[in-house]
Amino acid sequence: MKNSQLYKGSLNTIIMKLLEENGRMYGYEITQKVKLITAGELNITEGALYPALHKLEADGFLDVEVEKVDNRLRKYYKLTENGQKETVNRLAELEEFIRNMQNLVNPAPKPDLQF
Amino acid sequence: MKNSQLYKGSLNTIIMKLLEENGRMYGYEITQKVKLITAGELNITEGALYPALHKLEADGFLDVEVEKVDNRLRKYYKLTENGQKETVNRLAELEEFIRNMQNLVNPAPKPDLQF
DNA sequence: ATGTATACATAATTTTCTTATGCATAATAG
DNA sequence: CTATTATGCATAAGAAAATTATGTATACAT
Repeated sequence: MKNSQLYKGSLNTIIMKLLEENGRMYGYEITQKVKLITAGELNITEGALYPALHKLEADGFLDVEVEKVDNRLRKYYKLTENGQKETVNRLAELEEFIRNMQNLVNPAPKPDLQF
Repeated sequence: MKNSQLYKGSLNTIIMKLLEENGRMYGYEITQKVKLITAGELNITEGALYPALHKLEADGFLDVEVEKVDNRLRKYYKLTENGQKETVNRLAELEEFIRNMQNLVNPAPKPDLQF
């Protein structure tokens, strides 16, 4: 993840959003998609990604299907019904988060008391 | 911080931005300001805040001045010269981060191939 | 042959936060 | 008048989420 620690805590939401959008994806595909969308800014490391996927699966938010493509293993993940519901919540939280951070960076101008 | 872990990693940037904007602030004041700006959404806990302030000071980004107001102790923090430079970088990173997250949540629509 | 890309995985460590305390003064509510 | 809330600082134990460093394996390009 480059050098910015701001992305900490957002990985699960990113994964779930991408799966909501694309139906099903495998791990490596997710890393490449994120790299593309963020213009190379965000590089998800395997050490973060795979444990995150396993945990989301263990929590019942993801289902997995193993396939062999070109003699290489792929684990396709997709949202469960429960995962879809959870994704809605997480995306709402993310939008709230972004709004709050924008208010912090770019605070509403103080009312102009000059009159 | 409520229940959302999205704020992980953003505390230092928040502190530095507020100090840049307000000149100098003390810890408790920072928690109240953040609560206000985020409409109660983000409650910075003391267990997170004070260690963060101490670390920023140790890193040479903050200076501290102790004052007694109403017989109560206050530690006013302000950005050092180095801290001001660092704040510029961190805010740029934050804006980049927000842009990237928005691109993930709200991806550019696929070109309409219907013609 | 060597490196890069694809594809998964885990272990050790670090960073960052939560939760739980602790101390102390001032103001408010019962 | 006493208990709670607000103000103000601090730290320690533990959890959560990441980084860094490995490890395995196939395919392709130099």
